[in-house]
Amino acid sequence: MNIRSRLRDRLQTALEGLAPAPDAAVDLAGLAEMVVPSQDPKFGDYQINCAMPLAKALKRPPREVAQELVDRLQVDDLCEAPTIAGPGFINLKVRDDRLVSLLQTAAKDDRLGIAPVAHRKQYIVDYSAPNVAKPMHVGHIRSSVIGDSIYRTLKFLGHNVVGDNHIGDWGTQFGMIIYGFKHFRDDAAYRANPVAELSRLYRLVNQLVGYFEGQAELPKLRQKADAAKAVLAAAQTIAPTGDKNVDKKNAQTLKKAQNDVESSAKAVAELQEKLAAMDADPAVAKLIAAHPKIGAAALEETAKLHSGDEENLKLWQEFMPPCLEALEETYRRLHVTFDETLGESFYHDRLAEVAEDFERKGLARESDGALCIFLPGQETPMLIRKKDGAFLYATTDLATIKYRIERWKPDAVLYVVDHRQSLHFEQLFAAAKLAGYDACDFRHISFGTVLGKDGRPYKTRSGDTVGLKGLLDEAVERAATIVAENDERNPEGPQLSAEERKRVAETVGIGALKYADLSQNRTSDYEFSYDKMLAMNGNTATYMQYAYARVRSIFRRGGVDIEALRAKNIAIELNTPAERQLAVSILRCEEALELALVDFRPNQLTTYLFELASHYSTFFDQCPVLKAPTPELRDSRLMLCDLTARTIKLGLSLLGIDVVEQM
RNA sequence: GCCCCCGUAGCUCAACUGGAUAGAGCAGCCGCCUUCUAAGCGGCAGGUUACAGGUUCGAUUCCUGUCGGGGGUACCA
Repeated sequence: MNIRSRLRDRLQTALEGLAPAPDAAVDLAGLAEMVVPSQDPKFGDYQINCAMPLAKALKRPPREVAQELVDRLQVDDLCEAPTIAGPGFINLKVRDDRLVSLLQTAAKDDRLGIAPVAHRKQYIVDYSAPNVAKPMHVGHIRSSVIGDSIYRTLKFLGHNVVGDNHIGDWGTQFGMIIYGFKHFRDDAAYRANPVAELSRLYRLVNQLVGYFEGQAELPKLRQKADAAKAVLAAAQTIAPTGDKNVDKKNAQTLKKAQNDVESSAKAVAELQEKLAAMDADPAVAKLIAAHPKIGAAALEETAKLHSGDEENLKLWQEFMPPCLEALEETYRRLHVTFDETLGESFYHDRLAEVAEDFERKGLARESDGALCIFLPGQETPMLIRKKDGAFLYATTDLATIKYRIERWKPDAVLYVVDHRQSLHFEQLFAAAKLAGYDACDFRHISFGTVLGKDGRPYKTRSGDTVGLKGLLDEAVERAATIVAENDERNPEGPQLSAEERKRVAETVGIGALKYADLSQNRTSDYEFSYDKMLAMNGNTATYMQYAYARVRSIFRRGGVDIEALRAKNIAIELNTPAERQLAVSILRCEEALELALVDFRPNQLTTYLFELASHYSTFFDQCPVLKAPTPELRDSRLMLCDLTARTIKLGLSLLGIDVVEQM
């Protein structure tokens, strides 16, 4: 049961009785939300913060309002007598006998007493969305892992959820692969491992296309660099005027000009270096000479595919199954699942209709030959058809919205996509609204970039993006080392077989990787580090898995019959701060899940689990379980252990992370 | 140019959306294994929340400005 929400209900009732004048701008529902866990145990378990803002609205002294609220608040069945502190904080301490009865209820319930929501909604969660032709890389972890966790949490709380992987299986990258397949393929390699060969072909063609694009770009960059130099030279001739404001402006201009010169020179140098490196490689240079029009040719292959060219379509159909299987393999390893995998190709024959529909309704018009949706307050329009007649990803996204609304009638669609696409989604949602899809709550669940130690997007030493598979292997390998070391160190000698160690390493390694991502506030960029990820302490999956394994160890050693224990109405004793703290922590799980969904931030859940595991560690240290002074206390503590383990297991499962019995 | 995001302890990050003394982990220092897993526990130290104003009982959070960083911005996704 959710103590916090129950307290909110009680507060709501108390607030209604204290109704202000009807014209006063008081948001009762908002005030009733202001029940939060106390920061400091000395203030009790929960605090109510709404007396101060309410006092302002009522133009009365805050402590007086607090007192009146306390008088009206019916909580004596849940809490000890409320107290008022400071400017008007109302502090609440949950009665120990209530904690005990709630724990007993949780013990007997396979959902730990967490009820499904009263009003279930239909959600669609759009996450992962890799490009089929390109191998998944570090950038795909966040979307996959965050989306999967949101999906699991919504579902656990009783909502209807569709997890949809909107894969990129129809874009320009397929033109590149087809071109590569037609000109550069290694048949033996393709037969042996089609995905690896296709991936090689993609990288090769992409590299060659990049060469020519770079060549075209270079003069422009040089021009920009020259222009920057000219601006700088001009700025340097400006003499001080004596006017403070003017001089400050001039100094600013100068600094900016210096920066521009520096960055544009760097861009030129980097590009030159890249092109020179390719020129210097005889094999590459030969291909460059032989395929001068590769960029246009690759686009042509894409266009042919889209217009139903038999040969290209056949190739596409041949390529897709192994590509999809490769994705599946990664998802299996990550424990990420979907209900649907409806990629771009699924929508391709609906695009023309969508574009025409917008045009017919007067929501889109042609501009410079392209069909555009002009949006209120937006400088740049959203293009839904190119001047060559081809469609864009905005078109696909609109078609996807139409399809989803018609098929699932969702209350909300969540797009778990990185923050760089925020403008796109702003436009997309505005366009959807124009089209009349305004009953649905579209949300861009954006997230930051994964950075390397240098603060730049995470890359290998050679500058390539890091493949996801290698990342997983590395995490598991490092976990294996730690698992082995730890097992060897055991005073009673190693406990795990080679097979068990391997399984533990997989669970710990993958868990660490996912947790590192989920424990971060999703909106911020974060620095990727194996060392931090697999740290043996701190807010990591390992720490929680360890806490879980320690509980299980107690049950193993004690030969405890868990089912019998759960069925008994154990009189849980909460006589030490460690035990009481742990009890309160266990009972906060539902609140944590609720909080994690307010803004769809799984890090709220990880924070909770860390607190729970910390409180357990303290308890574990201070309260002997198997050697408790009395049989009653032993049972009581076993109960707390079991509830802790189940809560950790549940919480981690909603993050998509497993536990191990021994580590 | 315009738009969006960010700046918190030496480092990596939190902070329940305006609440009490801004919290963790790492790194540093001091303690704790003949007792259920020391991948642990207890403690110390570390801060002008980039800067300057403003709003109010109260600001890391809201507003304005400044500095610094990142991202986006008409036919890629």
